[in-house]
Amino acid sequence: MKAHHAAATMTDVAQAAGVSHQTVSRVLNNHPSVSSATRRAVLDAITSLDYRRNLAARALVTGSSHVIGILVSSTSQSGPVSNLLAMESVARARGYWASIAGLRDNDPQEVTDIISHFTDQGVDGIVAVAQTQATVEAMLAAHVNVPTVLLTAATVPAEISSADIDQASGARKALGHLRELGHVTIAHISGPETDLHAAARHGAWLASLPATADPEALMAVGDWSAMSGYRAACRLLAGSSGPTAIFAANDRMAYGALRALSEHGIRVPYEMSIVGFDDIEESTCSIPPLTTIRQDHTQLGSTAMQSLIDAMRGEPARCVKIDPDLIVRNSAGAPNH
Amino acid sequence: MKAHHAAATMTDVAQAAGVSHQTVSRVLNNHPSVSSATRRAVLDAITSLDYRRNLAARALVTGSSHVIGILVSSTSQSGPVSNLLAMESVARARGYWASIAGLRDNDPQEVTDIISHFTDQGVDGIVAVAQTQATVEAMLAAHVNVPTVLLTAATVPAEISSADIDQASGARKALGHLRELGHVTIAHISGPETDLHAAARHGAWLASLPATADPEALMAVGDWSAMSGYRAACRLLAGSSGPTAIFAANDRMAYGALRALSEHGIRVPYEMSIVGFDDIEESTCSIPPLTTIRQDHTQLGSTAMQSLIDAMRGEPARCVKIDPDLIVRNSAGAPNH
DNA sequence: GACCATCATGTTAACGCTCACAGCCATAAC
DNA sequence: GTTATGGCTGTGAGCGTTAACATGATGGTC
Repeated sequence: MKAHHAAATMTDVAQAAGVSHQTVSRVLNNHPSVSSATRRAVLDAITSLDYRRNLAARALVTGSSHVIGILVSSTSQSGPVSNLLAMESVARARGYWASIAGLRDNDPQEVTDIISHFTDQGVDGIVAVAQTQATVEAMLAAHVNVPTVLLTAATVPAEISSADIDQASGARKALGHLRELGHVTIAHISGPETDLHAAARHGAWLASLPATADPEALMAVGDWSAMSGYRAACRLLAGSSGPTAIFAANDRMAYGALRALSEHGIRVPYEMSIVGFDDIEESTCSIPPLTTIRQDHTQLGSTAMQSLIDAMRGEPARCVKIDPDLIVRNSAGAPNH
Repeated sequence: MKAHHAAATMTDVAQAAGVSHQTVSRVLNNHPSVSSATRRAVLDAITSLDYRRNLAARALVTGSSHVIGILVSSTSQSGPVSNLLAMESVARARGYWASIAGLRDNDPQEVTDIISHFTDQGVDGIVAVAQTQATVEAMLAAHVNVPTVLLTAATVPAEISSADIDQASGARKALGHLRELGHVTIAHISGPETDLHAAARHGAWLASLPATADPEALMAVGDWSAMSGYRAACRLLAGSSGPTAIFAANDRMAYGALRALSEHGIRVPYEMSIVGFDDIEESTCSIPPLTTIRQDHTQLGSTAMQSLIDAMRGEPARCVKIDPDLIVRNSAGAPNH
């Protein structure tokens, strides 16, 4: 990696091109009234001096940095991550850069600190992935003076943009599929209670339950991990609720359930059907391949960033819900065949 | 989200505290020679005015922004992501903030552009995840005037820090485990050829092969995805090389192989053993649970960021190799039992 | 030919901060 | 009583850019 000389400044370029520094600034900012001859001279000087504009100086005087702050939760889940990269990609394609901060714990103070830093840094917009109600509330309470998009299942004031994958719709598709196959007693392995997505999926399951069913006996709570799904499935199997199908709140827990069933000698889908949620890459090759609900996190991230940039350009706030798709593979079939 | 008033400046704080702006600056920068009475007065003024330092102005005059640039490749792989979050976490704990950019394609120009931007932004250090030789070379060719850490399997000049998980060691552990179990003919499902990690794992496998074995017949190339592992395993099974074990270059492809074997009625580990690489979360609950090599990406990220911050403080460059662990589960056993 | 609009360019003043330097007041040393 | 020393504080300049205004040239209109 080669060393730099002292960086050239706008005045250096101006001198080299025989114009004033302001003309250089105009060229850089695509101001219309610059003659093409001058523009060319400036551009030449810029390349020959290897000039690069000082972003700090620009940010100081304009009060904006062309940076977008992205707040994510530091989970190991793959979804939020595809999100992140998709957002960064769209942002960069539109001329913005991404500053990120991950939420280590669910401390509202941490949210406030991060937002403050983003503000200090002069970000032009903020995207926050808010998986819990606590995070949403911390965001709403924070002093934010730039456009903001919340990636959350929670309902937010109309003046704030939000985007999310429609959890209830996805859960209904999963449950509808099982019901069409003939299942009546469907168990549920849910995610952690404070998670808004877990709550939405759980809610849809509860709503779909026949009046006679006992929700308590048909449900086990996990923490999104495969092992927690395994344990949840074992608990469900030990009970006497006798479900013919399981709706797992995510694919990982569905794998755990798959393993538990395999170890109990219960064949999927013949003696038990399973549907997951997420469609992570591995689900193409679980045994059997998993019927699931595809959440397109890349699309979500792109859409969210589009909303943010549009909001930064003055458009009104939007609330986007992306409808997830049912992906039919082999883990769900007619009951007891 | 509440609206801000015009932000207070250092001069406002100085006025409120009855001191000069320079004294305020000193308090903010923890300069020793400020009397405690003055310090307290300034601090009070700061809180009462809700003053926040303008980072752009500070960066303009100091030439550094307390930001670290992180360059990652936009893969859907989970590893790089845990990395990213771990790095950000360490950086923030040490008072730095993270700016990220994802590599969309393997265009060297993109690397150069991103590094230029980081430089323009006045980052104090750069971390780059370089999965291919092309990326490494683009990084080495770039004009970088701040400390840099490369997360790569490639060897880099001594003046540049690097960090990685020791791929050869991991692969040797996997292969050694199979050999100890009694396997002689071990097939390999490799990752994409341009990937440095894939190459290292493949190299270790090649080196461990008996002289009589035919590498061509014992190997199939995948692209890290589960489906590619499935297809690779099918190809291997169709051939006549008769391996008793498969070393998959990552866990996802191992899942694909697991599915292929299951569909061919070949029982794992009784008729075929499989070892993966990564230890992703799902591997606890594959059928059977996967024996694999654990790569601790979180540790890697933390270590890399530590190296960078130490380098920024003037310490010499380091080259860290983290030794991955063999995780024994149930997918590998003695041959044909 | 006088006038006004328009384009192209230059001049000056911020933006909010840190750095280098200068000044002041104590206390200690002779 | 003078001089040195060191702790605390203030003054002024300047970082590189954009914004606002001023200026000079050009061209069309009456």
